[in-house]
Amino acid sequence: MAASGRHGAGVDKQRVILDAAIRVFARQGFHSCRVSDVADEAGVAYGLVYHYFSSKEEILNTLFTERWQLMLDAIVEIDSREQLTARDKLGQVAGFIIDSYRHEPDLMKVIIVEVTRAANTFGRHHLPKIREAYNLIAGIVEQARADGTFKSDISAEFAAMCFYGAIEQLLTAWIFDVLPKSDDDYERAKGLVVEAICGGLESDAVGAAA
Amino acid sequence: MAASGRHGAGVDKQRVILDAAIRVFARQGFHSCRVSDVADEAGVAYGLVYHYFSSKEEILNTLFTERWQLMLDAIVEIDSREQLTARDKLGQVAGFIIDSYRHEPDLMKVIIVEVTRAANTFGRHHLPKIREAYNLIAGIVEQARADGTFKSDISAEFAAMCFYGAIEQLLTAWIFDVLPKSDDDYERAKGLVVEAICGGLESDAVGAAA
Amino acid sequence: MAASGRHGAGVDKQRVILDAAIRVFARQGFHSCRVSDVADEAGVAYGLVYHYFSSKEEILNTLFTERWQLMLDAIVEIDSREQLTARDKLGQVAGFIIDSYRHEPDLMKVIIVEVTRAANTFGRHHLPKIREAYNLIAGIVEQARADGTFKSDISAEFAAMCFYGAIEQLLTAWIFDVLPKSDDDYERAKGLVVEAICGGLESDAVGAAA
Amino acid sequence: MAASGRHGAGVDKQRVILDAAIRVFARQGFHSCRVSDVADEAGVAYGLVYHYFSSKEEILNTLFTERWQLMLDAIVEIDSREQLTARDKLGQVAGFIIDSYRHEPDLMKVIIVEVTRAANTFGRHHLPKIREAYNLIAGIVEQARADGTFKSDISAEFAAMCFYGAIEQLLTAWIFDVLPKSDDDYERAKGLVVEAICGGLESDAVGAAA
DNA sequence: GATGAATGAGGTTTCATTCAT
DNA sequence: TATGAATGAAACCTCATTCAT
Repeated sequence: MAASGRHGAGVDKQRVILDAAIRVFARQGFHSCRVSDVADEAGVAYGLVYHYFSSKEEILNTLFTERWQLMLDAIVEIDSREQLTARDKLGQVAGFIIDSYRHEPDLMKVIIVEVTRAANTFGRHHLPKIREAYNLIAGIVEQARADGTFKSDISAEFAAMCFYGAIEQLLTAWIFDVLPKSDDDYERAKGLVVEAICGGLESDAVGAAA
Repeated sequence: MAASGRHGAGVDKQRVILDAAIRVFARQGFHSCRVSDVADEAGVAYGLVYHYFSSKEEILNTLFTERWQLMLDAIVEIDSREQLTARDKLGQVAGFIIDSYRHEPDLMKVIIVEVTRAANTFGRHHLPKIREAYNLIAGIVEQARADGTFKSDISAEFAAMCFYGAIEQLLTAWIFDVLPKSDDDYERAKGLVVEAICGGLESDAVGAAA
Repeated sequence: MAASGRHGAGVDKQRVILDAAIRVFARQGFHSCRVSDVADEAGVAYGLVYHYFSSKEEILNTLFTERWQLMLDAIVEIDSREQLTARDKLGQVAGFIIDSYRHEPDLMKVIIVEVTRAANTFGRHHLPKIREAYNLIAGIVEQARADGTFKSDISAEFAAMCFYGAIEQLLTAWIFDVLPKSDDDYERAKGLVVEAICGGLESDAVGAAA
Repeated sequence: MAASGRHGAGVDKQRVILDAAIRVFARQGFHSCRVSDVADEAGVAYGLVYHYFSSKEEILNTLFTERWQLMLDAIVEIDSREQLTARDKLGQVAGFIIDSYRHEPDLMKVIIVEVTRAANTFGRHHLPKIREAYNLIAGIVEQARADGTFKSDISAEFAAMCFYGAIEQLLTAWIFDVLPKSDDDYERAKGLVVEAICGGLESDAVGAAA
């Protein structure tokens, strides 16, 4: 029943370390911070970090894996709602990701900046997991191509890239203060990103004529 | 007539170092490589790197600045062709970037992976220059919104993010072998990315009906 | 009862490093030695030096500050003995400094050669602390000028320089084997330096006649 | 007739470099400056320094040797004036050294700070030359001891140390702005340093009584 | 004489990781 | 569990010196 450890009221030190790592990685960057910075932020001894994690990188891996799986599960769940159109499904996916950033901006910043956008270094290891997301999105598109609602000349994989790329860029823009981020901006963005990618930037008249 | 430097046949060592750095950074990543790796690859002595560059980071900065400016210039030039529609202009921009990757994949990999997608660390310093690109693209969109060809409910800045994000994700997918990259793929991508973003993923029937 | 640290028999590694540094600095000079020389001499790992000191210079600073303060305290104490004449006080000061050299020649060599006689570089930082010594000595002289035992045409500050300069030169001469250094030499020097500075080099007949 | 080189008006580059070195060594310290700093200050190319001097250290050696010999010659000359008393001779020596500092403070700063007060490192090499000065001064004292004007219980070598130490400390105090340095201060110092060392700090009444 | 590009050894410092208690 | 002292492998950068022109 208790959280963990042998005391009922014991704080879960592993969790404390992970949460501290989120703040430190977001603030200083994974490379530029020391393990001792994380330990200090967590208020635990230096060596305890190594009691729970085999390396600094494993902390990052844990943060990523934990969170990314939530997203994959969410996408799977969204995709399973049969009554939804592809556009609606993509809208839900966009909404989930944007809400994730709203509620845990530090964690999402770490995941995006240090993992998904850093595929060259650590990200490389997570590429398979990252691809799963691409594939799930592609799956949604594929169905829409099959039922004729999405253009067939744009492959599902290609479409998934455009969609995911747009969203990640959006988050990146928020992370680095390139776009405004009021509650309203977040809410509006959910609809607009889908409108932009599914409906296109061109106004309907033009689109229809083309 | 002479190439450069004080010898008629003299090679420009600074250029040699920069080109070596492109290969090394692309192969090992900026962080994971040592300055001596660059020197070795260039076939010059260790210290010569520091004769031309004040630090390892300055090499990266130089590579980025050089190349990014070419892109900014290209976008400005494309935008100045008055007879082109916004979709055509965006198509040219996408084409320029995709061709850049085709012809210099290592350099573009370095720029994207180590700078634009790493805004947290080095990229931070280049954010203003990166933003210039966003703004130029937004400028193209803005005109189309003004003349009614682009939807007015999607702001130009937001649209620019979607467009740029889609292209960068495309390149990232190529860089990490997530999407196929034959000559044909590159050529087709030029048109498709614009079709996806401007025309939307939805087939015209759906779009018109919406 | 325990020596220090967490083990009953534990050696204080910081002290071990400081003592090793004294020997290495004295032998090779601060500039010409490497941090690894100090670590080797102390029998500890390279990095442990940086666990206790932020830089090589901080080791020197610590050695100086520790020791110099002892001297300042001693001078203050000597000056407080009201029954002593100025000459006696200066004699005690000279005695303290000479004994310091006798008992810890390496440490005093380091302090003199690398700090007080190197005011241009590191010493600069310690100038205020060095000046304190000058001022304390000047204070002793000042009292003697006030009560008429010391000449009033020689300012206390000027006199302090002559006195301190003579002693430091004496130590320097010992350090570089310019003067002999038997136990007898040390003991005699204590009286002679005061005799030379307070009483003058000239024999009393001449002094009285002048 | 011309200074040097093949042009009548040719500047002596070696001299230019030496003079530049004086300024740079005085300003930055011998250790903390680079050979290129000297070349820049002299307005000559990097490599030219090595055309005239075999190493950075040789520049310092040259500066020291040149100047120190002038002093040795001066002391010899002063000592040869048979009509002078020991006190007068020492006064002339003090005057020569103090004037040297007045007229060429940078050069004297370099010699004192980087050579005579740094005997551990470079100075070591010049110790024999430095000792010559001690010995010449000791010679003056020795004569005075022989004729009874100087106390016999203070050895000439010991006395020379006190005298030289006092003067060098005086110069050091000026160098590091510990004592005031108006024209008046310099002039007065010439007499006072001799009065202090030869006559003693104690007022005549005390001295005579002792 | 004059230039400055080229060399490369070496030192300081950092920090992830281990381990004794 | 928990601590933090101890380890030691890198890596960046400096800069005296050389040398081709």
